[in-house]
Amino acid sequence: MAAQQRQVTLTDVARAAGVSTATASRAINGSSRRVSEDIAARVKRTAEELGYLPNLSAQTVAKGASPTVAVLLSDIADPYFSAIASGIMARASEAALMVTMAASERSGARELQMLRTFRSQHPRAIIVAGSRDEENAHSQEVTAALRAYAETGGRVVVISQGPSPFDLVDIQNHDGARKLAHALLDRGGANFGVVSGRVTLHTNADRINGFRTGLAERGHTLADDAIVEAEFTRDGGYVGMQELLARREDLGAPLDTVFVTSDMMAFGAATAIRDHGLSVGTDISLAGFDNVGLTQDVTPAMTSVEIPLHEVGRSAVRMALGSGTEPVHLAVQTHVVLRASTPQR
Amino acid sequence: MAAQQRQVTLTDVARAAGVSTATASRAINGSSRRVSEDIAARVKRTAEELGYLPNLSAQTVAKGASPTVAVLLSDIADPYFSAIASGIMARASEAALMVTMAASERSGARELQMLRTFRSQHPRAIIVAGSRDEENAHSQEVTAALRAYAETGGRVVVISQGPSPFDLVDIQNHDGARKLAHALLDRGGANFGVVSGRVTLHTNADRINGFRTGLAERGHTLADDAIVEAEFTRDGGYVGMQELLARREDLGAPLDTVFVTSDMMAFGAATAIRDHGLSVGTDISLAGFDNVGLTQDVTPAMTSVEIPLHEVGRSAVRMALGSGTEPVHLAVQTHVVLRASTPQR
DNA sequence: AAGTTCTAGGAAAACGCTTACCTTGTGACC
DNA sequence: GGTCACAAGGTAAGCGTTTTCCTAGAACTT
Repeated sequence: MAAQQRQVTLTDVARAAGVSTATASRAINGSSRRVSEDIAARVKRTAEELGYLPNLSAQTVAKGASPTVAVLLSDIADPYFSAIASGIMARASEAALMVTMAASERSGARELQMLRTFRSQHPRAIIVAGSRDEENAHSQEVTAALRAYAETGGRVVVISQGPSPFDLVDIQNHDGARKLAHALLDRGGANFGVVSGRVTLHTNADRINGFRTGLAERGHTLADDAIVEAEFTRDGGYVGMQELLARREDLGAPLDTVFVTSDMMAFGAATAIRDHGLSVGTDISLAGFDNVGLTQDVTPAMTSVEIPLHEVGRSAVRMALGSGTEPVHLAVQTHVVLRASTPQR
Repeated sequence: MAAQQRQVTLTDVARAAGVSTATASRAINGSSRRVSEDIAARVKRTAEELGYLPNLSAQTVAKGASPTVAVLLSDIADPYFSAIASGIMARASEAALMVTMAASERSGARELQMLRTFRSQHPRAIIVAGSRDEENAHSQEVTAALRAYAETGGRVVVISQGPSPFDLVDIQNHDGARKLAHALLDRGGANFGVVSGRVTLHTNADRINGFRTGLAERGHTLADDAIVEAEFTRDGGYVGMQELLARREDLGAPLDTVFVTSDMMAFGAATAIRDHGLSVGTDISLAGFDNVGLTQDVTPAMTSVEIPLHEVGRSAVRMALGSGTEPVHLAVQTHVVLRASTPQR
């Protein structure tokens, strides 16, 4: 490997072009001040020849803010978050912003830690994706950290969690679940069960409540013991469904339709149903939430509630770029996509 | 919103604690030089009280390198990449490194652009995930940019693409596909077809060649017109399979087993088979590659070749942290996971 | 032609940190 | 008791930028 080379600095370019660093800076990296055509051209050419690349950190120190948005999410391997991340990265790239990302793995302590690191970076904005968890011991401190960041001039955009003192991309979980309930009733569902991730997560609570509301509007009820709580993962869905099937006999009427609060869980739940010797659709109708790409590829294709996740990510960046002083709340509509897993019965 | 506040700097802390900035720096952010217990404690306490957070950019400028790894990948919404990213982020977090990430969306021009931005950042390492595409017009320039970066002291880690002048996490695609061929022969497959993403992508080429090699080792051949090339996406899999089914009659013998070069494509392919009125498993055995989480949840569960993607991501960071001068190549083994989509026939 | 306003370049301070170098005080050694 | 080594603090230079002044000349006014 070749001997280590020093990076080309603006000073090098300036000297080579025979101008001051001030002029070089203005010519290359832009400024309100203008530079005469010929000099600017000469400087740019010299920069090109020398292979100059601006030092982002130095720029950040000098300017006081870096062209970066920081993204905090629970788990990038989850398609829900990776779809959002994809939108964020796409929009950020258009706005010439870098993206730095970290996963909290749903640990409050880690969340706090990453937020500290983010703040050290002085990003233009911090985007927090992932439902606030009421049981999270660090929830207070997280909010405090975000507020402190906002007070030093940063923007905070939160994706998907109830009322918020910050900019908010508000996914209509409640309404989506409510509409899903109507749709399932229309398909002849009569006895409902729910498999949910931990209800201390607002997202899950909203979806359950919305579902219950939807049923209630048509005079149906959801028994408390027809709701099973499990891990908010594919495997959690499997286990939760097993539990629900075990409780099945004890329930007053035979269960015919199950709402699982996320697609990933629903995929696990479907496998549990089959492992139990039953058939998805025929024996038990099954619906998920999020409408991730694979809902249409599983068999039977899974009914779900679509959230335009990519667009949610893009919107978050758009809001991060905003400059208003009042927090903006953007409601993102969701809608039901009926598929074979919930046939007419 | 409160009036904008100035951030607390090291100078503030030093003054408040009654020491010089040199001492404060040594006490808080560590150094080879030691500081007496009591002073260190006082400084730390003061920093805590004032809510001091180090300015990462300033540190980077002063030290010449930032505690960051930059990750360039094709598309974060693809589970293949998000699994890798997840491993990268986990390992990076352990090593107290930030992660900045960008998606090329498979455009060479964009790839080059992001690489420039990355270089501006002076990260400790750049990790490139995603197969090199031979048709990529910018391929040369990309390599040149990476080399230039390496020459200024950065480390480059490449995930999954043949021989490389850089550190390499070498996923054994060829070998995995070869073993898959054996396994499918053992299950009684006799007439094979392949649906692949563009073969100009090394990954696809390796998988096809490995599969062909595996067949050849048992005296079977793969006809050229039994290979269909399509987009390297779920929808590409659907379209590619349609095409293969259309060609089916023209093929000498009745197709009984199809290898699709990625799971995502295979999911699409399965739907195409069903839409064509055939059944996956019974009529046509189907196998994918990557073993993404959902292979076990589709029906029938999909045979695939496992790549420990999370571990791949972790390894990439581990190598990025290395300091050797010679490029390291790490071979990552793959192995076949047989499921119901390829029953004994 | 004298005065005024622009214009475009340069010098140097500033951003927040690290670190090479200097200084002083302490204890070890003989 | 004098020399030395060393430890632990401070001073100030430096990292690569941007930006605030300053200045000299050009281009207008009248």
